Amino acid sequence: MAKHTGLMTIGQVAQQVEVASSTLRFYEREGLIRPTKRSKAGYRLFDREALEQLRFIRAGQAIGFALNDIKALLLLDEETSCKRVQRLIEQRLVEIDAKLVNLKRLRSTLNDALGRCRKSKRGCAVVADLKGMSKKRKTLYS
Amino acid sequence: MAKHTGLMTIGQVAQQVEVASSTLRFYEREGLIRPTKRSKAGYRLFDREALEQLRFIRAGQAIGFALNDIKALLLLDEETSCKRVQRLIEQRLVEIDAKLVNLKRLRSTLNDALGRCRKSKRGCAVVADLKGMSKKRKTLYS
DNA sequence: TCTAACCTTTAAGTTAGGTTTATGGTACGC
DNA sequence: GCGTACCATAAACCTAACTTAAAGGTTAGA
Ligand SMILES: [Zn+2]
Ligand SMILES: [Zn+2]
Ligand SMILES: [Zn+2]
Ligand SMILES: [Zn+2]
Repeated sequence: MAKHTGLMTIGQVAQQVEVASSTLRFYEREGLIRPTKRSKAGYRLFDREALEQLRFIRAGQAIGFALNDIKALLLLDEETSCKRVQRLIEQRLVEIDAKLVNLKRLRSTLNDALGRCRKSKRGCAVVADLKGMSKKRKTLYS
Repeated sequence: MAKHTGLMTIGQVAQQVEVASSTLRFYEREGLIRPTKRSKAGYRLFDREALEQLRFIRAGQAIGFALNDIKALLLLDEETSCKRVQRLIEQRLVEIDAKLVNLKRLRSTLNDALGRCRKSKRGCAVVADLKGMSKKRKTLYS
């Protein structure tokens, strides 16, 4: 189909960028892409630039931007918008650092718990702890 | 209300454990808690054990368990289930480590991008890169 | 010409962990 | 007896990024 125009159907595009056709329709609904034209039968037809745009989108996602951020980036002019890009990246960095702190704390808490769980001989010390230090603590003596 | 039975209404419990009443109803729907009884008018009435159970739930969440995991933990007997607890914790650790790896990679990618963005003098190098190295690269020469 | 593999649309479902809204009954102090 | 604060239910809504379903039209190949 459309061999001579160089245009591709949604499925062909989907295959090229390794994304589901439904995702492409979703991106269109969200205003991230737009087919060059429609065939007589209503099929979406994309040109090669759509591939680049989609790779841009996926690259943006890969480095952690939300689709909304990417939509903003797509509207930017390379010449005029470094400030905006920097602000976006800085925001993402702050979020990421916060997540890292939380995850690391979480990791060490869980790791401690695992250690206690492994050492506990009569009854699970972790469950016991969670169920409240405030109780009978039969796990400690007899 | 219920002063002599030692039972508390949902709002009192909510206040004690610092959680919204709607959350408690949600937990009940999800099978995580159950009121001791209902008042004649249909009000949920909880005893003090509910407070402990809720603190268990929040403690579990705080160390990164999903409500489903916590539900499983609640059904466990302290005496018989260390293996299960260990498996749960180990799974969580694997997930957390994977997330940490991703986040760290992401962080350094974004940080590099930020550096390039700051250094780029004519046009945003980051947007240019995302828009495809494969192109005219007018950002490099002239 | 048949059939499989495309494509179209609108609408609803998925994930987690709740919150909000609408509508109406209850409890308590004054 | 009233006002205010509390409680009940069912259902819808929230975020993010999609996926799936239902119902049907199109195209390519043998
Ligand atoms: Zn254990
Ligand atoms: Zn820049
Ligand atoms: Zn849910
Ligand atoms: Zn059909």
